[in-house]
Amino acid sequence: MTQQMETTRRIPLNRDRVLAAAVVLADEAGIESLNMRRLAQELGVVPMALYKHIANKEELLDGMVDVLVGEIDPPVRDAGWKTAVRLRVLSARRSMLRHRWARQVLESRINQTPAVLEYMDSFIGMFLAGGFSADLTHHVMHALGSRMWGFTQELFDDPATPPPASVPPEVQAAMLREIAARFPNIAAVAGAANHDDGSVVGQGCDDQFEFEFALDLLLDGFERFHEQGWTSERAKLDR
Amino acid sequence: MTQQMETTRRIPLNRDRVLAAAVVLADEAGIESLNMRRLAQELGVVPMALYKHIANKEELLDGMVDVLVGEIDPPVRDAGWKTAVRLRVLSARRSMLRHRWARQVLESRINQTPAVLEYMDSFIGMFLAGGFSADLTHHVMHALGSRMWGFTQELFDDPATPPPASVPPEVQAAMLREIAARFPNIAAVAGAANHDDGSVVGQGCDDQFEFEFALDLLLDGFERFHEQGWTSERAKLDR
DNA sequence: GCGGCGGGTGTACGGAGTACACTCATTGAA
DNA sequence: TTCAATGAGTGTACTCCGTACACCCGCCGC
Repeated sequence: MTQQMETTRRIPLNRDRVLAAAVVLADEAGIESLNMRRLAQELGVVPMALYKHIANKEELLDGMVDVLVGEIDPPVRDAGWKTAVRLRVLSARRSMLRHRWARQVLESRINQTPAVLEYMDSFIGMFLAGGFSADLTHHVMHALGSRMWGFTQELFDDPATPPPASVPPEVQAAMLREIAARFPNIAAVAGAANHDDGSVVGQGCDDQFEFEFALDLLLDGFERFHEQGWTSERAKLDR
Repeated sequence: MTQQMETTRRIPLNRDRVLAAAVVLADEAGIESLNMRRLAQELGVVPMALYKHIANKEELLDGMVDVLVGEIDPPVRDAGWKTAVRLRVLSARRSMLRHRWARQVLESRINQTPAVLEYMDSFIGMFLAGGFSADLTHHVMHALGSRMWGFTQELFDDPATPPPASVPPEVQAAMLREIAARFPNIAAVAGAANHDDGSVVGQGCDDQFEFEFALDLLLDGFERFHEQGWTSERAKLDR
């Protein structure tokens, strides 16, 4: 009886369930709350049980990245390289936005898993299929950098630490004015983003617009180079 | 006597010495070797002594970033925004290359220190002084992203883990051929970088060239926008 | 001379990752 | 039918971190 209860109750762990639980945990509690004990607890299991399915925490993180990469749409067919690249990057971006830990984890990875290499390979394929030389494609990929994953480092943004609720709003305002006075240029461009003033450091600028602004600027640059038959040889001679 | 020896020997610790030692340690042993015990040992002191000079490890890292920012050249005068920005970014890049931990630490920072804000402020100032609108400057700064610090995320590169010396070179070669077969596009663009074949994944492409390629592409784009009086209002209407 | 204070010390705690030896249920071969 | 091998889950314990907290001691102004 007890046996039966147990056998019916216990869905055996496996690598996929571990990864899925890790993703959910990181999504919901933040990547900093993802530790082996907590994850095990979430799965109703003792920490060391996890190690029967993954070698160590690094591999767990690698696996989580693979889950994420799996969510990115494949390249659209018959659309020209520019559209294909653009749409794919924006699809990647949607994945990244669903999983806020993605940027940090992706940047910390040291060895690329096959799934990641697969993504990069097919990404590169879009340029080659569009007639780009391997040479140009190479430099183009470098120029894209992490934008191929749909993210950039946010320099100002990110709620970060919303000032502890204890700080009265008038003091906050005073601090902001103080900052604005010390860093007038920052204040000026921050003000350009949201005319309703107030927040000085980013906050409330349209990240999606920023992202597409830079992406399109890059893609247009790539297009121009492609059309004029740019090669790195020539570029190096021109210097 | 012993007293005298001690007083002459002990140069009292202070925040600057702690930070300097931390920078040296991170430079030489890698950021992952920088921990409070090791740093204290390096300074001939007990770990808790450090906490008399810095509040916690986060603040230590902040301080290290400040040291680094202090190494970046100020903007050149009388040169036009494009040259000024370009030179400054390349100066920043030289700092980053001297301190390999910089990228990781800078990206992990959550609150900007005054020194960092100062740098950003003066950076923004270069565009504004060049006649850029606050609006355009804002988007331009986003587009630059971490390139304002002189780095990008290296997607393939970085020696990472040079395969353990134990693996015989012929096996390595076989593995590379295997990878090249599975990821032909990656192989193609990697091949474009170094025709002497062999290394498939980056390794041996000219990072400095890649960096300047993308930087100039961006700067040219900024210039074009600036000349044609780009505004985000209009851009949003055009979509 | 003395009391306070600031920089250095010692001890110890809690949270992380994980090595290692174990228990126990399942399963395929004898 | 038995029994050994396997593989999943357990328990304990170790190491490495950051750092809280109580302490100690030498200098400096009164």
